[in-house]
Amino acid sequence: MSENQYCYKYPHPSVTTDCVIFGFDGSRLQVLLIERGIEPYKGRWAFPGGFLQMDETAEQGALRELKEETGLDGAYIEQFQTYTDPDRDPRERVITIAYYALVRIQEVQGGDDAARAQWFPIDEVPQLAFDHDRILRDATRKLRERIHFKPIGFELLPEKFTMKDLQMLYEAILDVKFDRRNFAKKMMHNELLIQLDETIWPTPKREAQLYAFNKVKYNEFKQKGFQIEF
Amino acid sequence: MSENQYCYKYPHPSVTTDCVIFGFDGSRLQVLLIERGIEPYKGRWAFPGGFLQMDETAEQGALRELKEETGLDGAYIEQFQTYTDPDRDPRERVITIAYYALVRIQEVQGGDDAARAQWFPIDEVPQLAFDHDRILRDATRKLRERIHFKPIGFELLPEKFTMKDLQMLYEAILDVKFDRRNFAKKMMHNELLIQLDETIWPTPKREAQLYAFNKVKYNEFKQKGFQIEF
DNA sequence: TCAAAAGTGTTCTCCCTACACCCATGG
DNA sequence: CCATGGGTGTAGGGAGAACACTTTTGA
Repeated sequence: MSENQYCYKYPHPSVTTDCVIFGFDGSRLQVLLIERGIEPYKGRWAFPGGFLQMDETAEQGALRELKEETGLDGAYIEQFQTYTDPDRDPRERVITIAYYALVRIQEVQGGDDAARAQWFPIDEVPQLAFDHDRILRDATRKLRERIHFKPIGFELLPEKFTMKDLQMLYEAILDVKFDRRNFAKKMMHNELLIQLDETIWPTPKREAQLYAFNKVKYNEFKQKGFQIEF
Repeated sequence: MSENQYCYKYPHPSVTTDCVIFGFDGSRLQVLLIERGIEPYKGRWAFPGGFLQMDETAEQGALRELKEETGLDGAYIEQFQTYTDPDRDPRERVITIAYYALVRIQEVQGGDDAARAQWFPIDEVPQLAFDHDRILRDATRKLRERIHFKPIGFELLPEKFTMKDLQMLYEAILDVKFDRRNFAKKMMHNELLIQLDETIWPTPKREAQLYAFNKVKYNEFKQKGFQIEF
C-alpha cells in the first residue's frame, strides 16, 4: 500500500492554524514566537501552529497547538483571517486559519517547544517565516480595531492591576499617549472597573490603588455590545 | 486508474468559499440567495459559493463564483470568517472561507444561475442550507462593526445619491433612526461627501440635493484609518 | 533636597442631541 | 387646501481635552 492513503477526486489544500500570541509585560506589547527547527525557513521565527485534524474545529486545533507549545489551557483566542496565497508555503499548497490569543505573560510556562519559544516586543520582531510578517501586521490591526468593542484588558492583565497598568496597556496597543486623569475618568465611567480596597507598591516611591474588572458588567457588554472611544 | 487520483499522507478537508451578497434597495438591506438544485438541502436557499481551485486565492475564488452566479465583476468583497465545524456538511468535511460582498442592486444582472437567484430583505430570509443561518448572522454583525471604520455606503449606493438615501442606508444597516438634520451635519463634517450642483426629484413632491463620495478623502481615510461615531 | 510616582478638580470647547417652521409640489 | 417631503438653525447638556500642585518615599 502506498503511504499516501487519503485520496480525492480533486486536489485538496492542506489546512493549518496559526496563532499570534499577544502578551503584555507591563509596558510593551509582546508576541510569542517559535524558532523553526526544520526547512523551509529553518532558523527563522514563526507563530506556533500546525495541521488541522479531521475531527476538530479550527478553534479546537488552535487551542490544542497553543497548549502543546506554551502550556496555556483555555486561552482567549479569536479568529481573524485566513491566508490562502497558493505560494505561501514552498512545499505544497497550505492555507492557514489565523487566530490571535491574548494571554497573561506570567502564566506562560512553556511546553514541549519551550526551549525554542521567546517573547519579542512587537516593534522588535525579526523577519519571520512564510507570510507571517503580514499575518502579524494584520493581527495587530485587528487587535486595535476590536479594542473599540471589547474590553481586551481582561485577558492581558492580571486579576488585580493599577490604573497605570491599564493605561500603559492601552497606550501600547494603540500607540498613543493619554492624560492620566482623563484616562481614569473615562475608564471609571462605564462601571467596568471595580476599585478594590487594596493597594500595592508598584515602585518604592508611592502606594497605588488596585482595580479589578467587573465581570458581570463585562458579560452584559458582550451581549449588548458596547463602544469605547479613543 | 482510480478516479481518486489526488492522494495525501494525511486526510485533507475540502475548501470552499461562500459569499454573503448585500445590496440596498433604497429602504432595506437585502441579501442575494440561490436555491439549491441538488442534495443535500435541495430546495433550500444558500449563499453562492464553490470549491477553491488550487491556483487561486480565496479572494479570487470568491470573485470568480460571484461573477459566475451574478454577473458581477470586481465587486467589493471582504473576508470575515472561516467555518470549520467537522459536521457542517453531511457529505464530507468541508471548511468554508466566508466573504461578504457589497454591491449595487441595480447592477446585478444574473449569471448562469439567475433563474434560481433571488433577493431577500435581511429580516425575511428563510431557513438556509448548511450553517448559512449562522453565517448570515455573523456577516451582518461584522458589517455593523466595520461601518464604524469604513464608509461602506461607497459600495452600496449609486454614484450620485441624496442625503436621505444615505441616511436610509445607515438606518437599515444599524437598525436605528437618526434625526435628519443631525445626520446630515455629521456626514458633512468629515468632508467625505461632495455636494453636487445637481438635483433630482426623488418624489414628485420636492427637489432633492445630490451628493457623491469624495474618493480622494476616502483613500486618505483608508490609509490613516478613521472612525464615524453612531 | 531632589527625583519619581500617584492622587486630585476645574475650565473650556466642541460635538451631539433635541426640537419646529417654512416652502414647493401634486393631488 | 392639504399632505408629503425636503430644507434650514439654535439652545442646552455632556463628555473629552488641557492643565498644576501636593504628597510620599528612596536615593
